[in-house]
Amino acid sequence: MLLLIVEGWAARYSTMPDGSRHISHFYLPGDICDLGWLVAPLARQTISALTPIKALAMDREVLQQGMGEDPALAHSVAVHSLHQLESQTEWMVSLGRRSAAQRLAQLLHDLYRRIEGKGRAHHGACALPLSQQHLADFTGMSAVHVCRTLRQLKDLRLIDLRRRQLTIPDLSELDAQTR
Amino acid sequence: MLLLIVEGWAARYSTMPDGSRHISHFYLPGDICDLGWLVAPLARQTISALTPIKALAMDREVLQQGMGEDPALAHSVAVHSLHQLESQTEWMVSLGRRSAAQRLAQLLHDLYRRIEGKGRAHHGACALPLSQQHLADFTGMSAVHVCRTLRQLKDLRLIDLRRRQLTIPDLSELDAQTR
DNA sequence: CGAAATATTGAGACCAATCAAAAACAGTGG
DNA sequence: CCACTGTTTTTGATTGGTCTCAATATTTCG
Repeated sequence: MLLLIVEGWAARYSTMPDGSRHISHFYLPGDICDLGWLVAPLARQTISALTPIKALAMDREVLQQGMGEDPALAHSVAVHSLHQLESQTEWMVSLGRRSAAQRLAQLLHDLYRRIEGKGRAHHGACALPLSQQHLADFTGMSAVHVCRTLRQLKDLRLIDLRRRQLTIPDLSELDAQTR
Repeated sequence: MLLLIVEGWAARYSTMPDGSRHISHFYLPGDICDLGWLVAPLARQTISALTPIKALAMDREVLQQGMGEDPALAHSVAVHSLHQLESQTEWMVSLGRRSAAQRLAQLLHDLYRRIEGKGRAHHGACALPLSQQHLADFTGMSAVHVCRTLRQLKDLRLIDLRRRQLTIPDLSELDAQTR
């Protein structure tokens, strides 16, 4: 079953043998979770809601069949996947070669841009329903180090993050931190 | 221009401001490099040959147009991209949460399986035209640490790697190391 | 054979993990 | 409104994995 998220957040993650987690994708309202299941019906990863969720369900096999018949659908799935590949590639680079502070700045920047694109940000501020543990599980850090690194970014006035509210005074300045 | 590699290896990588690199994909004979250019014509990453290369060139715009007209083509691009997404996701997890030894074991295992799939491996052995620096640039390690970690794997008789020749006595045992 | 690239080894430094405890916060029922 | 509970955040101290630097050995190749 594929879901089109209408309201709320979800995450796709792997659980390691020692119990720790790695989140590989956050799903926001408007996102479809998860097209990967079209080709890998035996999911190796878990998707679970981070907040209460409203979503529209689609039958996997219907979409699978449609992709074989409707050129426009197959085309849009292809374009969508290629874009996501580009974005994931960028994250492979970050996880491999960038510092903790850069990864955290990049994640907050990315998320803000996605939220903004959905019209849910105003005046540099938006709701961010993630705990520091969630940020850690995506960026490959410990929750403790996320806390410390977040403090650096706050002290530099690059971000403000309190009570699940993210404010970014200057988006381009935060972006500059990620390089 | 897209290339279908006939002979030789290539890599797609990013260069960081400090001059270090991160390789996000290795291209083997039979691979197409790079479909990502269909949607992101302004490449942010570089692709370069690791060995002398023989390849077939395709015009990007021809394929782009074909994808809009030929359902089968769009479909196969979609399926191919979705599979690659799954594989990249697995690498995000590794770069974020697995140890250097696990990542190295995983890379060698992955590469061996791909080479084997192309009929270029025999009796657990295959040619691997990569330097330790290349392995380091993919796994997010330093070349020095690749050397030390490779030694561990060799001492455990999980692999043998000399003169660009990789031998894996027991594939499943190596795979077990990656978890 | 000589030169360049690659691999190996050792010592020391550093970033980030872990452990542990306290403080702040959010949600619950009285 | 408050006490109670569980979760999340913050802080400090310590440990550990991996990096960097530097020197030497080995391999590759013209």
